[in-house]
Amino acid sequence: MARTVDPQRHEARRLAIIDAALTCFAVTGYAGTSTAAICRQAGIGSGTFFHYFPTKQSLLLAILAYGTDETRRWFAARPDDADPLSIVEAYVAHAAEEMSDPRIAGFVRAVTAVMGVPEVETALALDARVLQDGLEPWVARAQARGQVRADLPPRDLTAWVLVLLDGFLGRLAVDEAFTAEGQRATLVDAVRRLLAP
Amino acid sequence: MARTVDPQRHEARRLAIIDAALTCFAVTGYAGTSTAAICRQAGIGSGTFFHYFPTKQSLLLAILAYGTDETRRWFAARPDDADPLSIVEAYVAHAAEEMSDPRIAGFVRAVTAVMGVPEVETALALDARVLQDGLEPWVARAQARGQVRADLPPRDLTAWVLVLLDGFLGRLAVDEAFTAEGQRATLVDAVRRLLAP
DNA sequence: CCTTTCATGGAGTGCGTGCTCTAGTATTGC
DNA sequence: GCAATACTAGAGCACGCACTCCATGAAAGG
Repeated sequence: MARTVDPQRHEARRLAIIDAALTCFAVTGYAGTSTAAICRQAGIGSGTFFHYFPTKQSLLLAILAYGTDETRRWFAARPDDADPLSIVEAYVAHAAEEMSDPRIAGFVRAVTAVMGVPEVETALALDARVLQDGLEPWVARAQARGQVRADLPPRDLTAWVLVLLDGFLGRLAVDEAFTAEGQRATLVDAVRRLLAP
Repeated sequence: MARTVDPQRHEARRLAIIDAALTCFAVTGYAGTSTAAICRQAGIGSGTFFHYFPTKQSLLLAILAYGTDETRRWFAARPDDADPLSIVEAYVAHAAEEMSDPRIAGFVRAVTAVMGVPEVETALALDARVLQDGLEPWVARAQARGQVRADLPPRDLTAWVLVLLDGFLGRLAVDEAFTAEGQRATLVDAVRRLLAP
């Protein structure tokens, strides 16, 4: 008998489709992108598409899960004894760098507006949770060391750092003169001002 | 012959449809909302809908134009000799208050993700422009008086105030514990920290 | 009264969509 | 080489959508 085809090849194809979808979603949004458009972008037939992903929605969820995992990995890689405030600032800089890729920025913007679909909403909530849970301990430690203000709980301070990141992303989309490269330094400065004791 | 119908009644109907659409768009997004759903919400038939708006897109543009006008009016109503920094902070507080209405928040989120449609993008760009042009003079005056930092041009400082507002809106959507009422004061404080000399 | 115009609902239409089916081709194990 | 399975393409399908058409009602001149 024959058998389980090369899993590497399988995974590579999956990633190629994900990559094509990312490009399409970033430009025309989730609902505005047809599976046919993704197939065209990826250079495959629709049969192939649905061989790798049972539905269009499952593809979106796969991308979201990928991003969530990446966030998890980023925080898992931080050494426990690092300087807390540096980690917070490093994450902000890291996120800003990712947003330099307009595909990422466009995708995030497109996806956070897929509303009323429970599976997507829980995936987004999970992503937000992982981010909050990854960042908050460092904020708390920084607070314990007196590096950041103490008039708000770590939970709120963390949320406000994410406010800056969310807003940064939004401005990139709507303001031509506002570029990730040009404003990255100001972003880190803004975080410092926000957290300063 | 008969005649030009009562324009008041006409306008009222239009506003009722706009109101229904706002509700629907806020919950399920633009693409996720069918004209049938808007008709159901407004309690009208589809014939009536297309009697008032030629297309679904034109309805969206009408809502956007309405919001842009409101922003224009808000700034037009500020007296020229007012304290500049107070005006900036007042606008921030005003915007935060509007976002207390979850329909507004949801609508804005839904609409900024309608991508790849030129008419919508230009309408959004106009809205952003009106906001920037309304706010920037006050920031500039505040800077001239030494009320705000001078290491960045007024244009950038204004953009960063809008970053905070955009981010505030985004957090409201994704973070259950982050409420407009609870965080409004922190928002104004964040603006002060951002602009402080 | 009658006539003209706007207002309204809802059945109907054509099209684009996500997805399925099937038939053919590569790739694997023996 | 052969059989069995995975992979691939694309024609086709059912459905939901934005939008149209038409019949009817209501209000305002004359």
